[in-house]
Amino acid sequence: MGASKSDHFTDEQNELSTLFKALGHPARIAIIQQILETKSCVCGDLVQKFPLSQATISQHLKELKSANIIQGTIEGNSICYCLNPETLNKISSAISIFIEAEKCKGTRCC
Amino acid sequence: MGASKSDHFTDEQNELSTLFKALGHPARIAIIQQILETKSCVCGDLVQKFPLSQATISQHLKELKSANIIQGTIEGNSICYCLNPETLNKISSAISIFIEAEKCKGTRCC
DNA sequence: TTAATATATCGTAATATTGCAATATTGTTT
DNA sequence: AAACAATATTGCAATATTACGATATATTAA
Repeated sequence: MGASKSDHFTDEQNELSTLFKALGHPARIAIIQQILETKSCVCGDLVQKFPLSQATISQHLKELKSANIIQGTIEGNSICYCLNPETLNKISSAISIFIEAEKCKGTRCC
Repeated sequence: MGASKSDHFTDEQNELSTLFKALGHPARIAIIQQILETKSCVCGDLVQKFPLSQATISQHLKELKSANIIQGTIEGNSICYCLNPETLNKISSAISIFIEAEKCKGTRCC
């Protein structure tokens, strides 16, 4: 059968891959960069910046939000999104662990 | 229409998201961890370790390889995979840039 | 060369993601 | 209240991913 997430993996593996997957779309990278670039946390400016519909952008925001990569707070009748440093740190340290482990490997074949 | 990668994004955005996407599956995280854990670079041991068919694992390895996250060298009649530190560093610094940019933001709303 | 072992690829079915128009919701203003 | 603005959700159609059996390819051993 097809593409089922599977529970054959550890919680850590599932959590990590969920984070990476959320970052695995150019629009979502672009959204993150845009949020970082603008001094004030952007919201619907994104719709004007990118060649995507409002519905599509809202969906991408939702995915980033549910992965805890961004968080939004209501401001007037628009919503203000920021990055969540905690989650970024989580990702960062996972990669660091990979890098360290690779360095410490005695036997190398490639 | 549906899910098309789109060329509305910068090369950087596309490259980055491709890397993250490659990490966006628990099996591929598990494979990376397994490669790091075993002293000698593993190969088909993965097939025994995980509840996935040989074809499926080979496919996941291919994706990691084409994203340059791992590299394999032929050793006897098996193949030995290692992580590619360069690519890991690329990912790491991208995340670091996000973290730094977030820190430097004067105006915060959440 | 033949048999055995290890990995890759093909074909296909199941499932997930992406994108958008239309619509609903939520908050603001008048 | 009604009208407006911003964001979210729903319902699809198009496309991509995932998984695996079957088969192909490559290297080693006999």
